[in-house]
Amino acid sequence: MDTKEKLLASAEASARAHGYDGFSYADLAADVGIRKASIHHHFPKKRDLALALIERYAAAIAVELDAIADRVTRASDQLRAYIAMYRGALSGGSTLCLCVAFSLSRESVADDVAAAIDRFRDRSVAWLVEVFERGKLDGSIHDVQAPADEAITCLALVEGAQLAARAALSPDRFDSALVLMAKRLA
Amino acid sequence: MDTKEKLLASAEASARAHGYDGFSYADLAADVGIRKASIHHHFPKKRDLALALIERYAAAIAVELDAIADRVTRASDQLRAYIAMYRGALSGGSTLCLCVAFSLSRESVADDVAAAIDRFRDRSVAWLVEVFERGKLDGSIHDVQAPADEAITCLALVEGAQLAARAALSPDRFDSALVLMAKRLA
DNA sequence: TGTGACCTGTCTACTAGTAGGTAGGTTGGC
DNA sequence: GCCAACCTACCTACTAGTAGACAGGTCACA
Repeated sequence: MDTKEKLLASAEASARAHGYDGFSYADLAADVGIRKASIHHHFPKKRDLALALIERYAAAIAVELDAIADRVTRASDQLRAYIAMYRGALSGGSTLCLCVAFSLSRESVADDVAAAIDRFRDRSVAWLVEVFERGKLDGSIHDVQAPADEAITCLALVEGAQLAARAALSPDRFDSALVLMAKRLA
Repeated sequence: MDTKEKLLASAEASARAHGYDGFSYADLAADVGIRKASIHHHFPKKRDLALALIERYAAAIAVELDAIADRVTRASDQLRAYIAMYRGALSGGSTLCLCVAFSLSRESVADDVAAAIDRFRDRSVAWLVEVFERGKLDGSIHDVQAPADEAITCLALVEGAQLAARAALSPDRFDSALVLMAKRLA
């Protein structure tokens, strides 16, 4: 793992725990083991780091979504895996998914970073629309309304559930908020 | 409006737009028209201000929830009013409800502030449980499952919807995320 | 009716610490 | 020779918070 990758990994962990404003070049430097000024060699401005972060994150999720589609075929299983992915991102209630963390810091992040977050959200919704469409056809998800509405609702729900879990520092809250959704999955 | 009240109002606006870490005594001083040091006379530490803020907020919402219960009697109408309240807090997508804003800054806020947020959430859920119970009985809310699950899901949904609206700086996202819920209301 | 003690609210001027960022120099490998 | 990667040393701007002074009002007591 080269320095750049180490920086990204450290920054992602901090950003998910403290938000965009909650980590500093000084923190990263201490964590990675180089001097603060050296980070500017890899990421001249903080927004460069943030952009790399969100793009790396989006790419990782895209890979994960593909993996889910490969691993299981039923729509209900895919949605279950999607929810488990968000659940896993909590790590005990202390971290959020990067998209949620950056959305909260909306005013601090640069426009291109915000645009990258929007694109990520759109892709997530598109993936979910497909899942709900198939769930409606194969009957593995109960009571499916318009897939487009279901997808947007589902994304808001998992993100809201992350928030609730974080506020209480307990992943149980995430599960509670998703009980009803889980019951719809055959 | 005395100075203390002006400070709270200004701080609330900033906190909802920028989060707990996103406003400073300097900002407040400029906004209210007194010197930075004078704020410390009213709120010695920032956590004192934060605590006053969340308690003022919780009290205001409690009043609003009572007003809703007085104004309309059908469970569906009450839930509609509840959702409208969260929708209204967006003010064009630039602000969040204080509870969401502070939840994101969880690591920065003091323990007593976090505890106050927890209490606020519990009270919101309790209010919603009652609404779903009555909605199940009078049939004004369709397909009501266990009211406790419905309430927690509903809170996560409106908070997640706020987040989505904020990320896109557009309140339309809030409405989209709540289309399915709205359709359940008679 | 003074007068001294005290309180509230505000001020100027300051502290120590941290933020992101920069200038310019030193390595070491291709 | 060149360049990526790193360094030391610094900058400006900002953070919460403190010290101490100064008004103006209130209140008790002689």
